[in-house]
Amino acid sequence: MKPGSPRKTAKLADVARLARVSTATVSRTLTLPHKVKPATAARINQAVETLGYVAHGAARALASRRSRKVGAIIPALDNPIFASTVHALQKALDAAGYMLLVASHGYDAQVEARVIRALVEHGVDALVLLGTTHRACVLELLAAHQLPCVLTWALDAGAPLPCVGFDNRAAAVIVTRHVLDLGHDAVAMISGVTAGNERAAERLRGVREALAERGLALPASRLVEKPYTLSGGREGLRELLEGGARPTAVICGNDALALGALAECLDRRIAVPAELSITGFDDMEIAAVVTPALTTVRFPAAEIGALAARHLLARLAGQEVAPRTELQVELIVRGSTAPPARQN
Amino acid sequence: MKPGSPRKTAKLADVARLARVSTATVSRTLTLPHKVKPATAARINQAVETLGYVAHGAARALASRRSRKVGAIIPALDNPIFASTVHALQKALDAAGYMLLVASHGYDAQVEARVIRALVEHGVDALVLLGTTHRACVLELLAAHQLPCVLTWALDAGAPLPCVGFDNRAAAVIVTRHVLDLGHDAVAMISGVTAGNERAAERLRGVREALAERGLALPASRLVEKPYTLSGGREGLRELLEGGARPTAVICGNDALALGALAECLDRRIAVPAELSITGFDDMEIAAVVTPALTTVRFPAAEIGALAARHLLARLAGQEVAPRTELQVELIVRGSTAPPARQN
DNA sequence: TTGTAAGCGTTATCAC
DNA sequence: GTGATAACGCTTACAA
Repeated sequence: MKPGSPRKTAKLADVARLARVSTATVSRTLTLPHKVKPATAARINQAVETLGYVAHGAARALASRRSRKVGAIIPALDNPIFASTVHALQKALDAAGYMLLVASHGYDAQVEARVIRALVEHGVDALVLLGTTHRACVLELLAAHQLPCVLTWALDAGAPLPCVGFDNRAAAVIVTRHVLDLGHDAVAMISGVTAGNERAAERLRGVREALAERGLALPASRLVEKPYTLSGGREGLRELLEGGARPTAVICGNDALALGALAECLDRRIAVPAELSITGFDDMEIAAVVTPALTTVRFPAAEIGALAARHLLARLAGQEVAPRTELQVELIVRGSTAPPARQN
Repeated sequence: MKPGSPRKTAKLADVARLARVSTATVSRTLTLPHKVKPATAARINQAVETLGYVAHGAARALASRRSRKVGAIIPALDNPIFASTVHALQKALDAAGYMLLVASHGYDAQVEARVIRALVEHGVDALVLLGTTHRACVLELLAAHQLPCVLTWALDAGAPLPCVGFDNRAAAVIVTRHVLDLGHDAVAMISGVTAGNERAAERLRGVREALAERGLALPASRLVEKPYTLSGGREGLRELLEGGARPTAVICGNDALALGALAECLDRRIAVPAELSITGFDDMEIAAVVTPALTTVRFPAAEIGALAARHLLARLAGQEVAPRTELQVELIVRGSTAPPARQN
């Protein structure tokens, strides 16, 4: 038991000695101040101060069986929309005295399972996951450890765990109806990769449903799946144009795809939205400002993080909480127009 | 010692009992497999499997005096450029079996000090900070705990700690020279808030230096400081235009400011870059695609994260490492042009 | 190669 | 209000 060097920092016993009390009293002073006589507490705080005492989290966690750490696992921390969720989550946890352990899985279920296991080993008190689809072994692990867990960016009524999110399918229906109401009937979609990404799949489903309401369909020639990148959007648009069934409106699975598609239009001197309407999801303010052409749906990314934190903190405090929190999305109409044929 | 319920999960002793070995052997099998006879290891792994044993990180950390956790504190997790650094950091740490504890301080030194203390209490093995300016108490704390620490987005030769970053001042010089070489002499800057943000201050300094090289200055009428937001950029541009000393080129402290300025130009029907050149820092790919008008400097955000991880992992492994890693920035010329007067 | 056992620094249950 | 003290679950000399 030695590796990390023989410790030069003060421990609880040192504080106790200096303050002429037992370690029990010091511990109380630090965690339940009201249960200690003010005079004693003052003496102890003084000792803590002069020794520069810093509690040992691991020892504390071992004895108290709670680490005051929450784990979060996200598809990709460098996706700004998720970064926004993580940021809000961290701030809320910090305000309550909890630390955040983060990890990413890169849309790989196997990596997710491995990382969740690591998070459990590292002793988190609760877990924040993203989406509803997780390996069975993950749920077993959480059950075995009785770990409070909340699913974010998810809203599955049949989910085995509490959710905080919004309805991706409904959001897609809103966007699609908007486009259809403008008079478009040649609608195409550049979707995110739906395999292993239920959010992308739900958005695609919503588009299909809204089209079906008007007796329209989304044939293979009007659908491409691309990774959520700018180049994905460019390629997607290229393929749609070359596919023969040239659309008057393109619905993109997220804003990176939409901006990529827009960039491709600029290169090809296709006027947006006059000649081609482009809409997206995951509204990023930055995209909005520079592309007045882009109608989008804004997702409550930060709220998801804040509410996930609130949910878990409440449960950790032994309170009852709603198992499902549905947030609303907002359609932001910017430049979308009727299709060229009907214009004027 | 009971709060977190009386534990239903298997512990090391359970595995040992089932495998008919001592806890020491199980521990070895889990951490130093090569020091155990294969047959024994197999039996133990079998027991681990059937019991669904998951190690208890806190106990492990207490006994071994190392937590396999690294802490990082960042100004704002929702700034995409920092999110990129954190993402790379997390991936590199994960690959080495370390977890990442993240926190943000919102550009508040006091919050930073508090959070770093919390990170230390939570038992991180090493720390990643951002920038070179930190409270004295922070350095004392790190010294007292002998915590390996690396400063990112920093490159101070006189820094008391190892750095991984690039030269913000030099980057600003590059951009400014580029603008001057195009023939501009009416140059203005929309800087980030320099108070408490050395990176913003260095960029401003670099602009001033490059101007001075050509005998130019940056009078108060040509400088505004705004927070790193789109609306900051809009306001900044507005103030510069209303200030009387109308510039032909505006250098913005980061891309959010640049895009905000650009958006304001769009609203005012000011042609960019024909009438007004705008340049920025912190190149975000997304901005590049939608604004072919914007010349920027790309920062190696992800590399910083990856190298910070490599640095700390090496030190944790007892290796010697370079105390200073300087990365290069890249000027990306997109749409900048000569000032209107000289255009022909 | 494996076992024994002494911690690691706290917390929480009792007594007092 | 405060003090002893037995855990908490694991690692690692050291012994065998």
